Amino acid sequence: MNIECHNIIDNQMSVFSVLNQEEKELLKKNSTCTYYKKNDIIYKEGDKPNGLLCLSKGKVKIFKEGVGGREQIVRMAKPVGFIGYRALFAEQNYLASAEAIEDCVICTIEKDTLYKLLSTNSELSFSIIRSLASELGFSNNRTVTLTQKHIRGRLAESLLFLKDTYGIEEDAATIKVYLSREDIANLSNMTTSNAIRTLSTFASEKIIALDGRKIKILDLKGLERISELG
Amino acid sequence: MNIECHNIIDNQMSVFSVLNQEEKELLKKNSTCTYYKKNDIIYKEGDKPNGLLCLSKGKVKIFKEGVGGREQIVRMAKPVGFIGYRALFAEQNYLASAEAIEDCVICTIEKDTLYKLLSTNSELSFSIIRSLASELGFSNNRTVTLTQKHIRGRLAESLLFLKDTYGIEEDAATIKVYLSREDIANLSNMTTSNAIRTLSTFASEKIIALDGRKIKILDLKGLERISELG
DNA sequence: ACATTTGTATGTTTTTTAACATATTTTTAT
DNA sequence: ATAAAAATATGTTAAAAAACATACAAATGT
Repeated sequence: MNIECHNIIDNQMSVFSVLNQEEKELLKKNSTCTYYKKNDIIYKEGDKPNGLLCLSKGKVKIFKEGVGGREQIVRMAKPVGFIGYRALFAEQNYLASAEAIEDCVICTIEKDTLYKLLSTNSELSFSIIRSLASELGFSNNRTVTLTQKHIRGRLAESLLFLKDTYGIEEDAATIKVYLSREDIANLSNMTTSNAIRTLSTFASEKIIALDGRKIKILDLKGLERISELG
Repeated sequence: MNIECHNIIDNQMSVFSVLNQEEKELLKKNSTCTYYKKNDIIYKEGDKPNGLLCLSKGKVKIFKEGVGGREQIVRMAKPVGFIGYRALFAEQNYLASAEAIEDCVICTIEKDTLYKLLSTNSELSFSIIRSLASELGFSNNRTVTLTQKHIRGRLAESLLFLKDTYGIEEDAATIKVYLSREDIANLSNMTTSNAIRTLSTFASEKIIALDGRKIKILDLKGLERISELG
């Protein structure tokens, strides 16, 4: 069944908290649940969106293919968050692809139902407007930092971003996400070699500690300083 | 008087075309007109937005200060288009600054009035959602091209962007905007020196022709090829 | 009209980063 | 269990772009 969907819709933290019981029921009736394995493609650049995807469990990377197929990660999604909403609302095909970096549960909210709710519930529209505007600010910010900061600054910023997005484990240091060096590179606009090299340098400077894909932040202040200086 | 504001609100092309006569009247009563000279700052990073700004006449650059004060132009506005709406809708202070690159007329729509209309008119909300989603797509695209394309590709893309945004003059070649080399550099993520140098190279290759700040596109296909190759 | 500032142009040097090469380790598939 | 593939690591070289230097032209203010 689609209990996962129900959980999301009833979640106090979700944008759906502004809906009344009747509206929530309508939403639940028109939602379906899909399961994805790690490394599964959820949608591809060029696909047509057919609903609002809500990530209930797992982690997802959103990326674009650039010059010569080089990948740039533009966003990382976590539960409970939406994916694929930009293309849906812009009434365009997807301009980016989404891939599960962990096993995922995704709840698809049927497009027409969503639009019906949007037309009657202005609070919901406000929430969407606010989210889009926030993400646009984030995107503009990234444009500047990815183009202007040097490698160390970009990597430091990415590590801080991952920490802020996914949080840290009980040891109060290990970032709660396990990415390949290649993914870290694609997030930070650098080659895999340079991601590996710069991570090693950070480790040798005792700013972070590496254990396979686990990254422990040892010197948060130091990392913030490197990120700010660029 | 604020006739300029009235013109915008009545404009068939504006998002306000979905409003009825009564709503338009309300809007007109709560709008004010401001005049800016070339190089005037319209708002600065950190300022608090107090309404929706609509550019009625003139051209505006929206830019962010990056590492070491280095400027990155994130958007160019033309009439009839909004500026400063991202921060307004995100309920944040401005994350970018806006500067008139020509004499401008700007119509300010009072915040509370706008929100009142948004709460009663879902069509207007849809329009805003659609615009924000489109611009987010544009911003993500720029992130990738500005980071991945080489200097020639970035400059070519910027010239095409300026052509698409502001159009061309009667000669069917001259881009209808006059920017300093520094602005072109700040749009294309390169130093002023490199913008000047690369423009010269394009001119020597007969892809463009330069006459002061006038830029004529001689070989559109060639420029597109350079932009695509990166 | 002249000095001052600002913008444009171009050559040279240095820094940064990508590209390449190769080795080792880890993971995956059979 | 073992071969193959993928990921990680690190050194070297090449290319790209920034930084710097300098000259000249155009715009601006007095």
